[in-house]
Amino acid sequence: MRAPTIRDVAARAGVSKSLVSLVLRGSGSVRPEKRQAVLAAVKELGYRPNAAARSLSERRTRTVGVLLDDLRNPWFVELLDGLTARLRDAGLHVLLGDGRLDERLGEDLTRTFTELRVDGVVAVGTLRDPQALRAAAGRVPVVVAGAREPELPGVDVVTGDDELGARLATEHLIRLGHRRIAHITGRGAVGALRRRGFEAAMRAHGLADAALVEAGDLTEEGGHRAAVRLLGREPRPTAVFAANDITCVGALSAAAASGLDVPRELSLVGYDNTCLARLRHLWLTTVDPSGHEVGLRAARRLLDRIQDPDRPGTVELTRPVLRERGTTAPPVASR
Amino acid sequence: MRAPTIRDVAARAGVSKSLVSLVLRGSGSVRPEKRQAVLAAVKELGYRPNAAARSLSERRTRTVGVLLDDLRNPWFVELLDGLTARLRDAGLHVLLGDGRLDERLGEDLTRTFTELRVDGVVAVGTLRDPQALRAAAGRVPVVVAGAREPELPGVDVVTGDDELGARLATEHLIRLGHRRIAHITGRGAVGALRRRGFEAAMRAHGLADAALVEAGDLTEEGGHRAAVRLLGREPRPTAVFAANDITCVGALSAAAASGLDVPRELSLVGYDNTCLARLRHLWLTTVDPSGHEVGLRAARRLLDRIQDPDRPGTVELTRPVLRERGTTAPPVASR
DNA sequence: GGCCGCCGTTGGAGCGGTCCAAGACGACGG
DNA sequence: CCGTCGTCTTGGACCGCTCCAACGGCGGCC
Repeated sequence: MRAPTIRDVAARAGVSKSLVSLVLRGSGSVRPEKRQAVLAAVKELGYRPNAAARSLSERRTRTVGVLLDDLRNPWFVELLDGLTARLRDAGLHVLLGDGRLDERLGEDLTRTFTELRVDGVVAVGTLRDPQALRAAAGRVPVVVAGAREPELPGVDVVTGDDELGARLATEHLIRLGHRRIAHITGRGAVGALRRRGFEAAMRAHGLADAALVEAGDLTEEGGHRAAVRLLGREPRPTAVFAANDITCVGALSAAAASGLDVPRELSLVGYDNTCLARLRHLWLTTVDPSGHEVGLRAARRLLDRIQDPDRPGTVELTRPVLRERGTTAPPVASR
Repeated sequence: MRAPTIRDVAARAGVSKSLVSLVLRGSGSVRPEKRQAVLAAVKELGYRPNAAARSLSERRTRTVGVLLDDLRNPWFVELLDGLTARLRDAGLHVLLGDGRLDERLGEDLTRTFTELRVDGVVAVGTLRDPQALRAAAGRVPVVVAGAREPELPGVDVVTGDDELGARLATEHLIRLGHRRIAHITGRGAVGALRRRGFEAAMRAHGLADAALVEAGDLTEEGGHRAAVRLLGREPRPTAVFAANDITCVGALSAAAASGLDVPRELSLVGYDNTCLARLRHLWLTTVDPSGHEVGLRAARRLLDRIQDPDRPGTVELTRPVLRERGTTAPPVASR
């Protein structure tokens, strides 16, 4: 029992397949009674157009591929929300792919996407293998969302202003009265920008000498270890700005292990405003990169680029917002 | 500049398109020098077969659709890992779809999948709208993973043994010396089974009268509120088994708000062994439904069903394992 | 030498849609 | 009464691939 085709519908409705095609694509110049007959036949047969046949003929798929770096790290959820909402409005389907699940780390996935002839690709987050994206960029519109790399000709970048976000976080701590402030770093271009924002804010307040930096790797484990090293320094910092929420949670557990009360004895700020930060039991003060907005704008950029593939690449930054929650307070001494 | 087709490759290599097709599909009966010529032409042109054309002709897509209920709740990550690993080995691609992102809650997505003519569908988790799945089940092999519903003819179900898992959790608490134990419920068939396991364990140890049940909704908020209600009872329970990790985290924050020390004054057990439970700062004792295993088996079931679509539906349960972490201990009194 | 069978290769018929040029048909003006 | 026009409708070419029947050439056998 094979799936019905457009010919089956045509036969059932007593019209030609061309007419069925016209009805299904909403042409106005079809006599109402024939339209009804076609729609009835579609319903009776449970007809669904074959996407492969359609896209073969139309030479477009009405589908965009979204390349995620890692499903486990949930910062991208908001972004995805905005992205898919806007793309769906434009009549495009979204296919999700997780680069990390693939052993060949994304290469295979961009390959799948190019074989599927998706109309566009959105790379979400910092990919492990930018090489694959480079290859795709020549063939299909590509937008990078929530990351700064790779910067390629003809590729748009939409992401939060990480340097500004880091400055907001650091200035929040300074305003509370902290002086000796540490930063646990991230990785890649985004990590560099957040660090730069931290250092700029410290310098601007004459605190360059009080700034500590410890290397992290965007994992809980890395955050924990970095925090342990920081808390062993003398004098120890009274506040830590971590490169992301997961790192911050690692620092939180290190503080607890040292018997320090957060936020009384140690203030912590994360980044990303993930669902982790919003858990009451963690309740992290964090920087919200307004992911929804990033997603919406990335979608718009992609749609523009599908219209006009030869536009030069752009970089668009959204304004992050500080979310004050429970992990920051004035330092003990200055109370 | 259009993407090269198989004819372009054939012309470049000086052979027919049929020969190119043979080479690409790994036929043995091609003379080596021609094979080399074809592969060279493929490389030079950067040729990628058009998936739409191929699947139209082959009448299969080598693609399965995975229907997720909600990307935000991360319990499915392990499952997905196992699932995709096995399907990829079988030469199948995986397309992810998030039912919740779609306003029409999954209906649209199964529709997309049927239009794409995916070779199979895996529904992961308890879907909001089982009706859509019912429609799909008639046309394409369907496997439900990590949920018990809907039970449909010709649909396989693979999931953890929730009743056993709940019993493991409850017996762990009883073994520690707890008597007055509460359960915060989940929803749907899975919720009912976890509750049943809890009640069965309590009854089996003569503690039916000491069992408390409070309604949750699988969210942090719901867990928090349910825990507040439980902690207000007199005498209050010394241990709580929550229907999932997120609920458990809600209960944890309620305990903290009441000034109760976990695990000294209140033991907590979650379910799912999500990344939340593994955060040092939460470090929840929880039930691990062995999601990886569930994913592997679901993949196997789907492959079987693609082979033989008319097999009767099966239900396969994996054995969950208790993960003892930091939120359980003997009750204060019995120390 | 002619016939057979095999190997390697090829042209062409689909797969199920879209799209376009052309056809059918009724109305209307001359 | 016939030509023309506009409205609806239709057949067929085409999208890029797979698959199958058939073909040329060649060595072996009678």
